[in-house]
Amino acid sequence: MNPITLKDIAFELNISVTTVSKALKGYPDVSKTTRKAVIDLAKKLNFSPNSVAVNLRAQQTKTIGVIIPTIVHQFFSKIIDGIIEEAEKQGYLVITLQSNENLKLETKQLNLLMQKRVDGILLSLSNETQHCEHLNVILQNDIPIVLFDKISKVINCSKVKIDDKKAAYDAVTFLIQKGYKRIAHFRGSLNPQNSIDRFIGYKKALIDNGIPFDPSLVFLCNNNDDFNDGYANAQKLINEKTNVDAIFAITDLIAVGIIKCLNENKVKIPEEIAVFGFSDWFMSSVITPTLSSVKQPGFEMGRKATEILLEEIKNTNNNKEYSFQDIVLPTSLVIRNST
Amino acid sequence: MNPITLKDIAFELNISVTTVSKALKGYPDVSKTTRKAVIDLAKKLNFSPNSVAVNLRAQQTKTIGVIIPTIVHQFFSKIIDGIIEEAEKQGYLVITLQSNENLKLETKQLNLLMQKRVDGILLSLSNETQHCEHLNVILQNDIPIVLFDKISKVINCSKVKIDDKKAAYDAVTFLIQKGYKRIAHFRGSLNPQNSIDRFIGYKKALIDNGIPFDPSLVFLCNNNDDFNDGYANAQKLINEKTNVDAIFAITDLIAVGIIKCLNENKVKIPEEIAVFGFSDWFMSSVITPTLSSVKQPGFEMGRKATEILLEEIKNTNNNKEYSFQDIVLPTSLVIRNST
DNA sequence: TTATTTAACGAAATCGATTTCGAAATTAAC
DNA sequence: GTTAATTTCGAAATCGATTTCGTTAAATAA
Repeated sequence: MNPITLKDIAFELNISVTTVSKALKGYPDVSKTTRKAVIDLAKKLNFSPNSVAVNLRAQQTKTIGVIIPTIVHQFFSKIIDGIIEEAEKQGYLVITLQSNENLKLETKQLNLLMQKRVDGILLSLSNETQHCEHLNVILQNDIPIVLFDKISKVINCSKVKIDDKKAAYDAVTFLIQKGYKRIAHFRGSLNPQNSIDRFIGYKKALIDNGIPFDPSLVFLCNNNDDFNDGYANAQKLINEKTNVDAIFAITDLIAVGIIKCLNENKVKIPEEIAVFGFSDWFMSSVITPTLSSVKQPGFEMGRKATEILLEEIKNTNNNKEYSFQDIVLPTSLVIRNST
Repeated sequence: MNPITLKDIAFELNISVTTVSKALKGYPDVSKTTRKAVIDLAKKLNFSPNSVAVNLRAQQTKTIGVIIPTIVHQFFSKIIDGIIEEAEKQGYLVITLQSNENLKLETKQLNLLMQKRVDGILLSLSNETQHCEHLNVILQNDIPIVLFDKISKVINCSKVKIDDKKAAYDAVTFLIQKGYKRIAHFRGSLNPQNSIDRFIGYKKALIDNGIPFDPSLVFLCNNNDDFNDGYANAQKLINEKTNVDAIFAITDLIAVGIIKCLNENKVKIPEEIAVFGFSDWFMSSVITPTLSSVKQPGFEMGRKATEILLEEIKNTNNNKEYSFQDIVLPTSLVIRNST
């Protein structure tokens, strides 16, 4: 038995499809008697309107698309959590795609979502993404798009992010106030904005506190979320005997790699070298020593980005003018035993 | 400018919509000249068929739905990763929803997906779910459904899972062979099948090796993935002075809670008490001591479940008969320093 | 030259729900 | 008793792509 349609109900009650539709949608020009008959039968048959047909008519899909670099990542999965919750609350469903930090794939996924006619798109750029020409198609087609976390300044759209510069600045300032003087930075890949901003924040904190910036204390981790990258660079740092007394890492995963390496080399944390992470993953609260980190509001970021996107979708439908929003969510320092 | 339609192209070339559609779909009754004109213009205008209209006509959405208890969970996010990859490879998109381990919400999400007319559903049951009446609607409407990980035996549909009994049996047998004799089990909530099966595997391994089962060594963790539950129960265990020399935990999160507690109480791992986890989360490889665990193939589970689902979707479309599959994916033991 | 293919196109129906517009039928007003 | 207002309903168009079926014109066969 195929799904029930208006036609089935109309046939059963010997009335027109029009009247059935009107009865269900509460139009006033339906008599109480027919209305009741329709509603009762619809309930009995467990009728629910074919959303594909509704979507075609209404020219909207009540669906939004999300593209993130990778879903197996605590921060991003928290964001997805927030997105799904807010979207569902407003009657939207969420299609999730991954870019695997790959521009070509990101472009492909964007096109997929466009073809699927999603009502709006949430996007966190891949690390590989430098230009944003692939977003022009979306903007030209008037599909609202909101960037979150890994944003680009050159695109004219709403954004939800944290202040990476300030967060890094705060973390490094904390280290300095604790008395650490030779603070290394394990930075992320050169391209993405948050890598850059955290690096700038690190540098500024040093200079503002009268500590000269030493480029030899900056270690490059090509993959921002690769434990091994942190581990290998930590080994390099130890071998170089740089007299470093603290490390500010671009992410918790890098920081955990560092801790692992220091532990194995019997370097005492935080007595000999302190470590500061970024993102406050759960694991940071259980490793030894527990890791100080910058807390980022993942769930709230997803929720807020969705809220803005849905607002823009509604405005687009009503042909209303709206101005793009630039939301900066607060971060905080979580101090644990590694500092 | 609204999206390009067949009508636009037809108007521009002064031909019928029919011919445009045929030209693009490679029908033979279109002259080479018109075909080229249509294809060229379509490319120029960046035409892509309105998928909502196509879906309405084809009576399918090329979309599948997934319901998991929670997405902020390393194992489930790996599963989602596998699902998205396999689905996309076959031209399907994925809508993800969460049940928050709540039967009522699970039911709601199932209905949402039905109303959205997804072509099939992947489901991992919530811990609260005991009966499966809420799945009847899906089965009655001939929507293929595949259960994965947290399955129920009473539903007649394909399933992809691991052999929890065997995995637990293997882990506990390993502990016994290592010489541990008083092995406690931190079990999960009473309801879900995997909780039960892991408990049974634990018990069977003891008995098969001539160790009497002692109910007082079974500790109940109401939330299978709550670190604090592991921590609190470990404290209880220490206070009770049970002479336990090893603990088999239902999940890595519980195990990590145990380790944290033992560490704080200066109980040496594994000398005084060994700990064995389940799921092999990344964090298990970085805590101190590193945690032995059962490795579950999350990505492969998601991929395989999707593969089966899409096969069933195709068979349903062709009115073919098919028999449900029951896939058991292999697990393995990852031995680290906690045992 | 006439009959028969073949090539090339388009009208119309379909998928299912919605909504405008007009037409009956009934009631109220005068 | 006639006109005006109100109820109640349904035909038809719409959203956009697809596909069946029929039609015309040209090409080939007889």
